[in-house]
Amino acid sequence: MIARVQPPAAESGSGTAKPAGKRAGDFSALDEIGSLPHETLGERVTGELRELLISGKLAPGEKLSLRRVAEALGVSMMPVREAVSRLAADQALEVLPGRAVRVPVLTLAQFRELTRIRLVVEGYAAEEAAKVATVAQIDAVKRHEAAFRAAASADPPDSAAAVAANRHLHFALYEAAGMPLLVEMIGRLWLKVGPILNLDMRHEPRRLDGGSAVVAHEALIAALRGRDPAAARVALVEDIRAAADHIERTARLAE
Amino acid sequence: MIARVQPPAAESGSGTAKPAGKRAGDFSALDEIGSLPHETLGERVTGELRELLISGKLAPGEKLSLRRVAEALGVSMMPVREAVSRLAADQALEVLPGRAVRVPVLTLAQFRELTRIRLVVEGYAAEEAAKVATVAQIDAVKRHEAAFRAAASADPPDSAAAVAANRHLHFALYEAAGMPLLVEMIGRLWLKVGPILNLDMRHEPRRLDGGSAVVAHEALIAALRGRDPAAARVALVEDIRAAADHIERTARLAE
DNA sequence: TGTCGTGATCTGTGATCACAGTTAGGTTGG
DNA sequence: CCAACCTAACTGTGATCACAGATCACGACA
Repeated sequence: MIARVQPPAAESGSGTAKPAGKRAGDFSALDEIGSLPHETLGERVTGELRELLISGKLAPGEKLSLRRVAEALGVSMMPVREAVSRLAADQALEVLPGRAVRVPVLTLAQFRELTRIRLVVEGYAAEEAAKVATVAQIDAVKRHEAAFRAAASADPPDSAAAVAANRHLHFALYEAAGMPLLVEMIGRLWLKVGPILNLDMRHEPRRLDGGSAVVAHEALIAALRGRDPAAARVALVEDIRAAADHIERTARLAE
Repeated sequence: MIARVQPPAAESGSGTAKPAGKRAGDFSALDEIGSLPHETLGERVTGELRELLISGKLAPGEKLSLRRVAEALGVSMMPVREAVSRLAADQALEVLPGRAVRVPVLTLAQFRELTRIRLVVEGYAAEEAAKVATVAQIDAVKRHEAAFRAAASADPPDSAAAVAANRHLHFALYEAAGMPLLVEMIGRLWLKVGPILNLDMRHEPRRLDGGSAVVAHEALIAALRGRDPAAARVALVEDIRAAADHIERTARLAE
C-alpha cells in the first residue's frame, strides 16, 4: 500500500534556488527572501514515490494504481500521472502493455549490468571525492558511517535506520565530488536497484551490515582522510560488490 | 518552431518487443504478428521531441509552448504534457518557475562536468565494446564512419548527414558493448549535450569533421579490429575531448 | 520624456469526464 | 466437478474545462 504524505521531506532533488535579478546594493531587505519553493503537486508526488522506491518500501513487482495512489495521497489523478510518467521515463517504474504500472523486477542480467555500471560511475565519484572533498564533507561521511554502524550493531538491529544511514553515507560521499549532475545520475541508478537492494537489507540486516559493509566503509573513510583516490575507489567497489554478491545469492531475481 | 510529425521514424528508444505468451508449436500463424507497437501518443511525442533535441534542431534557450507543440503535432495538449514531463525529469528540458518550458542553456561548469562524465561512461562503453563486439557490429561502425567521412568531406559538406552519421557511429559502438542500460544512460547524456554539440557541428561542419574527428574515428575502428580496449578508450576520449574543446572555444555558454 | 500602473493574453497546472482494453469473478451449461 | 462464457469493475489514456500566475504592451500620469 501507499504511505501517507510526509509534510516537507526536505526534497534533495533539483534545487530551485534562484536569486533572480540582484542589483548592486539597493533594497537589501528584498534580497533576503529567496524565491519560495513553488513546488508543484506533481513534483511532490514524484518525490514521495521516489522516496518509497529508493528506500525499498515498494517491493519489486508491486503494482500501483494511479487512482489508489491519488486517493492515498489526497490528490487528483493528474499529479500522479505526471509522477509516474517521470519515473517510468527513468525506468524506475514500468507500465505493462495493457495492464497496470508496477515496480520493475530486474532480471539477473539486468542486475549484473546495473552493478557493473555502478562500479564505474560510483567508483569514479569516490575517486573525485577523495581528491576535492573538504574536511567538513569528510566529517559528514564519518557521521553517517557512525550512524550506520550504530543502527547495524544495535540489538535488535534497526534495519530501517541502517538503510537510511547507508544511503546518506554514500550520497554524502558522492556530493563531496562536487559534480551535481553525476550525483543525480547516481540517484537514478539507485532508483533502479533500491527496491531489491534495500528490501533485502531490510530483511537481513546483520548479514550485510555486520560483515563487509562496515569494513569497506572504514577503508573508504581512511582513503578520504589520506586523500587517496585509488584507495577510495577500491573501498567503494568492494562495498558495492559485496552487497551485489549477497543479493545475487539471496534475492529472487527474474529469469 | 516545431517540425511536423514524421510518420514512423523507426524509434530506436526502449523497444517494446514482446512476443507475449509463446506456446510450443501451435497457431504458428498467430506468432507471426509481433505484438503491434501499442505505442501511446505520449510516447510518440516524446520520441519526436527527443529526436529534435538530440539532433540539435532545438536550440538551447528555445522556448516551447505545450499548446503550440500540441497544435503543430496535431494532438491534444495531454500527450505533450506527458512528453515534456518525461524529458524534464531527465533535464533534457527545463520548466522555469512561472514561465514556459525551454531547452536548457548549459553553463560552462555544467558543460565541463557533462564532458567529464561522458569521458568516463562512454570511455567505458568503448572499452567493453572492444572486448565483446562481433565482426558484424564492427562492420556497422565502419559503415557509419564511411558515411560520416563522406558527408563531412563533400562539397559543400552535408552537415545534417554528418551529424546523423556521427551519432549512429557512436551508438553503434555503444550497443556493441552489449549493455542496453548503459546505452540508454548514454542516450540521456546526449540528450543534454545534443543541442549545443550538434547545433555547433551544424554551423561549422568542416572545422570539426575534417580535423580530429576523422582521425579519432579511424583510431577507434583500428582498436576495435585489434580488440584493444585501452586503445579504443583513448580514441573515444580523444574524439570527445576534441569536440568539447571546440565547443568551449566557439559556442556561447551561459555564465 | 521617462516611469509606473493596468488590462489582455499567454503560460503550465489540476480536475473531471469519456472511452477502449483487460482482468477477475460469478454464473451457467456440459 | 470442471470448463467456458459473460458480465461487471478496474486499468491507463486522451480530451476538455477551469484557474492562478506571469509576461508583455499599451496608455496615463508625473
